[in-house]
Amino acid sequence: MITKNKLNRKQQIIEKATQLFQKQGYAATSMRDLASFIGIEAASLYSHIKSKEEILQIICFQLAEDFFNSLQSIELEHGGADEKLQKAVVSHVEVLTKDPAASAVFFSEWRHLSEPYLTDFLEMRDQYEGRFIQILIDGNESGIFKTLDAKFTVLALLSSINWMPAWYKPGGKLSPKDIAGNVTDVFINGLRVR
Amino acid sequence: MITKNKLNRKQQIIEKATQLFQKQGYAATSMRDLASFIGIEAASLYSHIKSKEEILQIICFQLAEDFFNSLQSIELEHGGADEKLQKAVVSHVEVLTKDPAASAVFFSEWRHLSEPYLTDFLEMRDQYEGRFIQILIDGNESGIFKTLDAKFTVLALLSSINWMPAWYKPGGKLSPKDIAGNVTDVFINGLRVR
DNA sequence: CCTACCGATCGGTAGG
DNA sequence: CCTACCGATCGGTAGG
Repeated sequence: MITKNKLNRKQQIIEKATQLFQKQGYAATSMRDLASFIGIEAASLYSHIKSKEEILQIICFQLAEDFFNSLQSIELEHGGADEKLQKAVVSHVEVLTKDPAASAVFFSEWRHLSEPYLTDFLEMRDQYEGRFIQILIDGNESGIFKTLDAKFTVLALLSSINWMPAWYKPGGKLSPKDIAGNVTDVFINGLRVR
Repeated sequence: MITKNKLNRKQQIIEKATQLFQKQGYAATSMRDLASFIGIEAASLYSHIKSKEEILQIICFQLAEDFFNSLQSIELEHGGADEKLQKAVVSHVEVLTKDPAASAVFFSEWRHLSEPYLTDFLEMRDQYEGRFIQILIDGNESGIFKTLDAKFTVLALLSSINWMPAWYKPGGKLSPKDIAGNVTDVFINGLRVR
């Protein structure tokens, strides 16, 4: 079936592009690089995609959707802010580690999106961060946490996790749950022995 | 004096380049962009610098030196691992906030360095991280900390701080000391009230 | 999916 | 520091 092959090819283009964008950056990756990596001519790419930027858009917005979906289920659950934070981080890390290359592109190449995609992207990011901030504020109000600056703390928390795709190896000794466990334990309980 | 003007111009080129590299990325910034931003022709840049990459090298290695120097003094001091960590983070944040644009370039554009600079750069980074890891290990051995995985924790710690230049505004409400205080307090004592 | 090709732009040099 | 220019490469299109 032509349609199916086309879909597979498109998927393949996006996957290879993701790898190259991660390794070399979006701007430094040429369509000829990508094409030769796949084994076709550069011009042939345009039978499957509209433009170079469309590839970046697909990578970024697909992952944004994954992040949002992973939060959705948690927020309906009951439990203290510490539990909620723990679960939110686990979900976040699970999305992150499912496709580390795509995550790396997501976090460091989004600025090459043109308008209106760029604005949309930043709005989604703010919304997502806002949900984490709300968890910390709730924890503060219920007396579980002592956050001085919820936004600052969330940015520090997410940054420490989001850097992971840069070095995470899928076959490593740490599972997503281990990673999330380590990170949230440090953030919630701290390093100090008591 | 010709020499002095030349030095100033070179400094100006590096500063403007730093801004553009941060905003658009190294690969997406052309020498013509840079030149017109300064108010000269692209060809004239080459009276002051050898190549586009030389600018990146200067930015990256200058900052690497600053980071190393800032650690130097601390390691000689006495005090517990918690104190040492606190001080190391303050120094780190001070370097970071002294030139946020250069820091942002340092952390996200180094991969465009060619060999042998790339290898040198990564070795320096590993050494620097190694010193933080040693502080955590010392803290573990002296019973102050309970780090499960010192390397993992250091990467999380540094990542959470290093993301700052992306949003830090020099005139903001938080001073470098405040920032370092917030971060180390979270990492050492955790968010949980006790 | 290919060949052939487009206009634009790239980093950089020669020569003054 | 400029004008003039180089070869290479860019993203993308036409037409089959």
